[in-house]
Amino acid sequence: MAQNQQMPRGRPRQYDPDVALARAMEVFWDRGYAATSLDDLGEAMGMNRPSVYAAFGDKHELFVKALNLYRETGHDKLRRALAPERPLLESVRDVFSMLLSTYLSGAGAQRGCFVFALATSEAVRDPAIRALVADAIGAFDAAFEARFKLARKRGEIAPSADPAALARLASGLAHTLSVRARSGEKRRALRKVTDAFLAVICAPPAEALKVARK
Amino acid sequence: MAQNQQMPRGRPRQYDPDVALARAMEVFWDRGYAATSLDDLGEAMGMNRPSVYAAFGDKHELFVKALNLYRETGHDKLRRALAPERPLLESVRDVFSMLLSTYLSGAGAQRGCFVFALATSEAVRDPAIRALVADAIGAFDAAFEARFKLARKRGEIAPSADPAALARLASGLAHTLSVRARSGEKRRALRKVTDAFLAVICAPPAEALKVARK
DNA sequence: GGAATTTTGTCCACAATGGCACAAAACCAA
DNA sequence: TTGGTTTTGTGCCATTGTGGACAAAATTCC
Repeated sequence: MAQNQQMPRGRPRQYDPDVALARAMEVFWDRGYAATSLDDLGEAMGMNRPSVYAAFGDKHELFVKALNLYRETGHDKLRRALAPERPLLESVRDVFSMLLSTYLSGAGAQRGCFVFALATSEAVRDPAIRALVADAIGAFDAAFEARFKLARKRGEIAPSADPAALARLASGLAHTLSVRARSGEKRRALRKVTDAFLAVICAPPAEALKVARK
Repeated sequence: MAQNQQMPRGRPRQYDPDVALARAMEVFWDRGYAATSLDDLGEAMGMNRPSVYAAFGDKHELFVKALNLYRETGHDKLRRALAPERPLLESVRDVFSMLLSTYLSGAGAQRGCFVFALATSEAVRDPAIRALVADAIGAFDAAFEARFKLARKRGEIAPSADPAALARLASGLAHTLSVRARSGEKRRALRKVTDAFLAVICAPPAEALKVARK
């Protein structure tokens, strides 16, 4: 059997580090940092505590790693959806359709966004997490702003539109969806919120007037 | 010395229940539910644990009471700011100016909104809290929607404007401000976000076109 | 002044948690 | 087969957290 890499010397691991980290992320996502115990994590990850500790460091380090995993996968999805070759409306619709699925996912109740809803809670007392959260929010803003700049150049939106302002509206939609999802609002209600925002955000130039009315 | 009410029989309290509850709210606001210990609470409230327990019940009950205190004071402020006799633009500006001060307040770092940022974290695993959070969010939506309906009737906004959609944008602004404040964004940046939203939300009918552009 | 009543503060029990030591187990290489 | 290496799993410990018992203290009512 071909090995990607030289099989390491000692006893082989019984867990897949990527899977284990993804599981840890799920648990933190449900319960928050402080309310999650190492036993909870170990159980979900299929590892016992010393293994967790050896593989990912202490609880705080593990949380940071889970947060980074979420950030990276989220950012990848965002970039793919906003790819310049796709039409603006389709792109933006896709982004929020994906976000909605993510925010509503979870075995128990709806979880919202790991970064916007949970990491922000820790951010106040933890500078390292705060920096990561601020960076994630900034990346979201920047990705949208870049796409709206392109859209303006292409005439997908009015020439006088302000890409930075539109990007803030788009990020704001993500934030409000996260808050509302976590409070238990149903998909139908969240769709209405999305529609209200998208009517403003993605108004084609010819219909600029309708925007403020419809 | 005149007593408002017949002095109760036993040993008099050494704390003011209202003050103590407000202090508890502050501590929860900073640290979140799980990360706050009864010792933290007792110290901040100037009471020892048995007194806390006797006065407010267990930790969960105390959190619910703090949450309700926040909800009520917040809702009072909102209603006063949105009073029908005041002009729309002034009202809405006031609301978000007040919210900003609240979200940026706190001895240490910026705390965002107790309901939108913290209680939502607990909401997933706690149906009682979830119901309170959902109610608070709904009250916010409803207050704005009522005011926008009135504004439409009065011609403060376009006759074809959708009060429900505008209310969702307004609530969305509150949510995004909370998320961003907690992540450490500076007042200046938060003002920019507010401006981007308000240009859309409070566009007077004559300037409906500018809205989507400016 | 004395009894009744309520709060206060010290102290305690019990469980859960985070973190780690240490030996057994499972594998590779020689 | 033997030795080296890494993971696993049991078990332990110090700390912290929640919740409460109980006697002392402070006040009103009689």
